[in-house]
Amino acid sequence: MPRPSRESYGDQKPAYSYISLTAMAIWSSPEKMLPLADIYKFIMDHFPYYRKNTQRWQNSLRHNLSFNDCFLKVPRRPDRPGKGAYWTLHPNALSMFENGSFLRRRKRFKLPKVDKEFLQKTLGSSFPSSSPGPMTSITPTPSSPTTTTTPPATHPNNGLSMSMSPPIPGMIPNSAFMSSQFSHMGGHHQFGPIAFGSHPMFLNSNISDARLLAAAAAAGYPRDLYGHHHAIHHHPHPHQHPNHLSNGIQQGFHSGPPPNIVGMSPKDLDDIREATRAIRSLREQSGKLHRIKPLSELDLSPPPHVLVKSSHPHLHSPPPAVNSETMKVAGQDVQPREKSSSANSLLTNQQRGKRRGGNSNNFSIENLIAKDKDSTDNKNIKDRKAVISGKDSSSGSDKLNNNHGCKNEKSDDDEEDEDIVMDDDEEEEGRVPSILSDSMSDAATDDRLIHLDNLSTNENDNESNHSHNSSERSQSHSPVTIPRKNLLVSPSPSLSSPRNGQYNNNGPSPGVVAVSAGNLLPSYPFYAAAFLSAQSLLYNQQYFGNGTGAPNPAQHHHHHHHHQQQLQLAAAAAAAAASAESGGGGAISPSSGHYPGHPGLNMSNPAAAMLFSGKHLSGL
DNA sequence: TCATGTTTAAGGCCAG
DNA sequence: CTGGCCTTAAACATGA
Ligand SMILES: [Mg+2]
Repeated sequence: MPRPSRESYGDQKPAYSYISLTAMAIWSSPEKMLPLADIYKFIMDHFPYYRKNTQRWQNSLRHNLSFNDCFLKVPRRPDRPGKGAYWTLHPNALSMFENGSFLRRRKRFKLPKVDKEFLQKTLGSSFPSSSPGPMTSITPTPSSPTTTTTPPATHPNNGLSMSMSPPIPGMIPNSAFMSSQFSHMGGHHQFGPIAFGSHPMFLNSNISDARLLAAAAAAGYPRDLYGHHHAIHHHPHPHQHPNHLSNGIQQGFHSGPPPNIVGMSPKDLDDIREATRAIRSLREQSGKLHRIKPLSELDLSPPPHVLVKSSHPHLHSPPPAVNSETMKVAGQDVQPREKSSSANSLLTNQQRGKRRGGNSNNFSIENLIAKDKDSTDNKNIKDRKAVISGKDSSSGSDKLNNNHGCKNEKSDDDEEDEDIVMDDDEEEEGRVPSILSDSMSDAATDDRLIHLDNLSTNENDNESNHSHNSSERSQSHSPVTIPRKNLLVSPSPSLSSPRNGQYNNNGPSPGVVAVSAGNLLPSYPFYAAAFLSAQSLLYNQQYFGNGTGAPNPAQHHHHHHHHQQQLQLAAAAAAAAASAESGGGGAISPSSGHYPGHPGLNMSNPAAAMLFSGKHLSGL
């Protein structure tokens, strides 16, 4: 059995919360998304502790996936049938790991005034600019050749404003150092007649991609894709009619030539390609803004996905026993759950804040884990004794307060709007801690990409309402709440849940979370990005696109309906991804390791991978 | 029946 | 003491 070593926790319970473990697994995967079973596997492979009592922790893990908004479910690509869906991280959740460690969530940091002033000066007036601001300068994406990226607004239906928002330029001011909590400042949904351009969600983002993609998907693109035939997944629902789904969204069927594998006509494909080009240029530009470090500073350790596969060197022999917890764990108990496992438990918030890692050059999970372990070891030892000796204290995992869970991101964040994501301090490796350390632009860029707005559909959304005693805090300002459940559902006043803030009057619902295209990092999996942004747009349109500016009445659909929509979106996203893969700009080719938009960049080269991944991935 | 998801409850800790 | 977080337990639902 594995024994604890610098690199591993052996049988001891690792100091990571389920959220951390899951994020690690997801983020270290090649596509930044994994099916449930693979998440399990990752955890078990890396942490022997979890090879036991699987039912127990897996149940918890599943709970976390569903419950926390930072985890998003992305349906499988039609061309890759399989068991469940893929799970990925909400783009905004990435910032939680900025400090390079999954150990604990950074504590809430308030932007020190000093920094604030600095920002003011540096960014000038634009800093707090609440309004959408300039963004005017359009920078036609270079990459898109003649075929201009500004596609003809051809798309049917969407009353989407066709103006392409500038890729990067104008955005900096606004969200540069602002966390998502600020982004809403620009205003509230004033959707006019479907003027998505004005929707806060797209305030600073380049919606061209999502717009087209979503338009395509919403229009019922791959229309007959899943109907009876189609090998893909069968789908025996005789009753379901493939075409019945577009709820009100225009059915832009292009009947024409036989659908290709993805069920699209040539025209459809052209449109998708167009969208793809836009997406590509967006990504390229985003990528350029990333801080590029000299190779010399990079570590050549293999990329995560490689490591993951490797055997686990560090698991070896037995441990020091101890584990009082182990024993306890075995005995299931309900309440006083096992003992703490330690590790976690022993960190104080302070320590948590200290995690560092910044852009560590160690682009490997093993290294990360080792680092984290080091940081907590000492402490644990001591505490462990205490624990053993008598008290138990921690529960389950104890104290990890990590919380990356963006559950309903609300309250916490705001509080004052001043918090931003930075870590407090400390740096090891001499690096300056916060994002401020990097060049302004970098930081700005990164931050922007990560944070941007979440769509906060007005505070009236589901959850907030029922504030009950406790939850009342939902803030007045900072409407940055991501609707827990999809926008289709109405906020019926149900009142259930109390203390856990677990409300949900939506009934069984497909957790659709708003995701702004602008939040999708260049390194974000293309397919997932396409799907999420399209889905978000689609729901948004369904909810607000009535021209009145007011939300549409809730629509409750049979879950089958939702399922069909998912399939459509998945197909559209897959088509875009496929196009991107072949045309350039999008996903990394699994086979060649090349990133289409970056010819010279071969992702199989760890340094390249690191480079391209950008600092947000520094952790992993 | 098993795997995958969703949710509601409830107990423990910790910072404030 | 309390609100926010993290775990666990469990009831349920759905599809393979
Ligand atoms: Mg979720």
